[in-house]
Amino acid sequence: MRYSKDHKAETNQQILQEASRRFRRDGITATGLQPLMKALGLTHGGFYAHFKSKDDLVEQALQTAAQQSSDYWSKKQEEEGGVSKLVDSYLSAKHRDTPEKGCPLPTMSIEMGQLGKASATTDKIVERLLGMLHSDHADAPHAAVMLSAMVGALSLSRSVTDPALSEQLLEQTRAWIKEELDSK
Amino acid sequence: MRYSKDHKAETNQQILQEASRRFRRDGITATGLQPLMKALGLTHGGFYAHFKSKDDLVEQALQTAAQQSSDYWSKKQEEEGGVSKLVDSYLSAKHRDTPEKGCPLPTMSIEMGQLGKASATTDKIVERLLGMLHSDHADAPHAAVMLSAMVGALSLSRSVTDPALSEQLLEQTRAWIKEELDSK
DNA sequence: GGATTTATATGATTATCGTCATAGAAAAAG
DNA sequence: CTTTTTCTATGACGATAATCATATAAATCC
Repeated sequence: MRYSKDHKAETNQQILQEASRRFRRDGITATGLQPLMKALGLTHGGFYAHFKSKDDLVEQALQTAAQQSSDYWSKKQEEEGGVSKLVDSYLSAKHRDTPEKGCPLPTMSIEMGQLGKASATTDKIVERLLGMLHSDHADAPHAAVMLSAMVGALSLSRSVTDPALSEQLLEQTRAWIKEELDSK
Repeated sequence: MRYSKDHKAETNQQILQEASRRFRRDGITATGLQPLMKALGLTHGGFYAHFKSKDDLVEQALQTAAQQSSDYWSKKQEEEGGVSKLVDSYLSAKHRDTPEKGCPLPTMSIEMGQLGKASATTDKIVERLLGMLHSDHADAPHAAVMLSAMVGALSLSRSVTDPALSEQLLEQTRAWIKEELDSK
């Protein structure tokens, strides 16, 4: 053992963390294992001591991102006792501009669906968010609409070249959800 | 000339068509030029007689998809004199299950954004759809929300593994937009 | 302290990527 | 019929992909 006993678990965590960031920022297919390992000061060959394949890494990285997002959302909700602050942060310019730290739905999940590697973890994330939106808005069949609008607005705001249009998509979606939440 | 005079324009169209389908179904990065050309009975080398690079093809394929979608939407709108039928078809199981023939926003545009190759063509598609939703609903600041919800619901419905959840996302979004359109 | 265990590195394999220079072959032009 | 033009094919380029067998080196165990 060149490094101390729990060094492997630590390295494992670092790979997972960096992969989860790159998958969200650049896409899964566009992320190579070689550059990923190099970014951590490791060599590509060592990868298979940690994961049995790239697909294995992808699934675990999605779970990592899901867990971190879930923790973050819970914190936001508790801070204010409501879901309004969560919506604000989801539909913020900051979230739009830092996909690598954000929700994995508009990035990883959608690509995994395209690749025919859809994961049940995606269902879990969707259901978690639906639950949060529902709890604040118990009578509404609009939770699914709110979530769809959030994911769509964020995705589109990242795809469009006109900054004003990008802002408009976020802003109007934010405003509508607030309306809905207040009218309960 | 091994083939007749306008054969090149024809081949060009075929490449564009097949590329635009594959980019939407499998993703841009995951689509190779070699398999693409082979699927048309051509060899990979001939590609560069038609396009100056893959990026060039990507942009043109997006424009092709945009044009075809726009034509289709116009037809749907005229059929009924409204936008309701368009929403139904956008949020249908058929559209969900045949991304290669569908709207390029949830597939190509979003990946191009990820790759830092965002195109003004995306803005055009967004504005075209916003315009259509607006014309039916002139007083609403909700056009951007409707469009976001449509793109988000379709994307999520393709990513989720549970068929019931997938259907629910489409159905509830469909229902809400109908409500909004009727309440104008 | 010597033997064993194990985390990482080296380097190779095979495949596929985007790109391009060149060749061939047939239609059009003379 | 010969020349020229132009569409497509051949085959190679260097890069990079994912994967894995083997080597190295240091921490733990006896």
